[in-house]
Amino acid sequence: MQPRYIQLSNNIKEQIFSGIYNDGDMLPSENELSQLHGITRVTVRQALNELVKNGYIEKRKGKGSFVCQKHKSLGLLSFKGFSDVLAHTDIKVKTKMIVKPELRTWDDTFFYKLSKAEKLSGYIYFERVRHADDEPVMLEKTYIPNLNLPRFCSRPFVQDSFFKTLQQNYGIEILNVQQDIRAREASKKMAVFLGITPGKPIIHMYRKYTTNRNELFIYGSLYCNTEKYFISSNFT
Amino acid sequence: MQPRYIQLSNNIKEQIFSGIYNDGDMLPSENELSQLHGITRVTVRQALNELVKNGYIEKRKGKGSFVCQKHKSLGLLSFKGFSDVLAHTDIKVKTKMIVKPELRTWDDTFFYKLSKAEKLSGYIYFERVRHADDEPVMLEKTYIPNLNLPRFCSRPFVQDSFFKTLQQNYGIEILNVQQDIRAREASKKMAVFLGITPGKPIIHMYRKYTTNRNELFIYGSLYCNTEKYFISSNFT
DNA sequence: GAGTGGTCTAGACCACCTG
DNA sequence: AGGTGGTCTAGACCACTCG
Repeated sequence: MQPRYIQLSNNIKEQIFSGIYNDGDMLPSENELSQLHGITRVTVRQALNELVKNGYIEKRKGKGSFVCQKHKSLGLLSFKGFSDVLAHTDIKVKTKMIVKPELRTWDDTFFYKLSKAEKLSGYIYFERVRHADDEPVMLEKTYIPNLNLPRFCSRPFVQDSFFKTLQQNYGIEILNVQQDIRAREASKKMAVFLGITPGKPIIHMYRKYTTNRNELFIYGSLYCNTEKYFISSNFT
Repeated sequence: MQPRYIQLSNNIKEQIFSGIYNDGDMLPSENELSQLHGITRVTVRQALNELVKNGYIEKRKGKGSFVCQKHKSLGLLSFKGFSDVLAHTDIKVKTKMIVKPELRTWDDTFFYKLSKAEKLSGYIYFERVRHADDEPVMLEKTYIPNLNLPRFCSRPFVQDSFFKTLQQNYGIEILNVQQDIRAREASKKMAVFLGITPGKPIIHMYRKYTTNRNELFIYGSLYCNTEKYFISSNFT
């Protein structure tokens, strides 16, 4: 049995996912929520604070609590043109699946250390290319140990988002990301994918995501073309 | 007048800074703190949660609250500075001040947009090179708008750490970091500083730190040699 | 002035940890 | 068994926002 504030927090989270509350909408006030669910306002506040912490809502004193869909999403990188490092211009980002999710077995060389359970389970692999204003900017390889993720390969992604799929279909949240970054020269293969000259500098990063599910980590390997765009990220 | 939970939180924070509580020490229990300060346990918990959020302490159910100044795996490392990022490895990190803190006036080209107040104030500039196992790996340029930071240029850093200096001497905490990253070829000057061949890939990143002081941002420009070391960061 | 979130009190019971 | 943090109740007053 989960504590009531977690229940309420999940409850509201689902309502946000399902579209009952949209970006910018105001939630019922804390007093209303406490009456609705028959719990104290203190507990309601605890639930709302969870949502704030995870970036689902935003509170404004004297006004209310508002849904902010843009959650300070961990792991999501955005791109910015050099000319406007400062301004938040709208670059259109598209994602193209290059290799659809499929089950594979680990080979001996992997960039992070794996547990026995992970090694035995094999992994779900997929590969995507991101485009910013129709230019390829990033190749992302994802590795998910195949631990209790039924139908992952056969079902489509939720709103084309890997993280939303994890959240909504499996209740998996990303808690933490370890990131190991280096600059390197583009290999011929990467140069083709990213539309640049071989030997030019690209960014290569390894990532290890910690999840709320015990023993489940997700791994990524990302190659970025930064000739025209910065990779931008926000840490809070 | 600040709320009591902030007062208590600051109070404990100072005790950690001043060495009354050291890394790993247990704080008085919540009941003791509430009696000591004549406030409710709810309020004490609120204060402690602030400290947890900012990575000063760690709570263990059934045991107590413990000081963790050396944030092990706990978040926010990415903007705690280079030495913290690598703190849990065996790599020895040294920092060398290349240009000591000095007052400068902005020129026209700066990578982030500045407010009028920032432009008028000028900035404190300093430049450091980081070494990992005696090899240069990063050149960091720091720009701080000169807004009410008395004696910054004349006083030495606290424990050689810029961020600790901000916290302890000025009560400034970093709330958020925006990071804009690209890979590029090393210029001749950078190649010399970083001990590599000109033209080899290096990482260049711009950073904008948001602080708890209204209108105060801190800016950085970092050049990294990643031939032998990854840049590692953890974020939560 | 009515509604909102922010702070705070004075209790209570629970699960967890240790001696 | 006794102490610790985790959860929760049923109230209260405040500062802020908006009509």
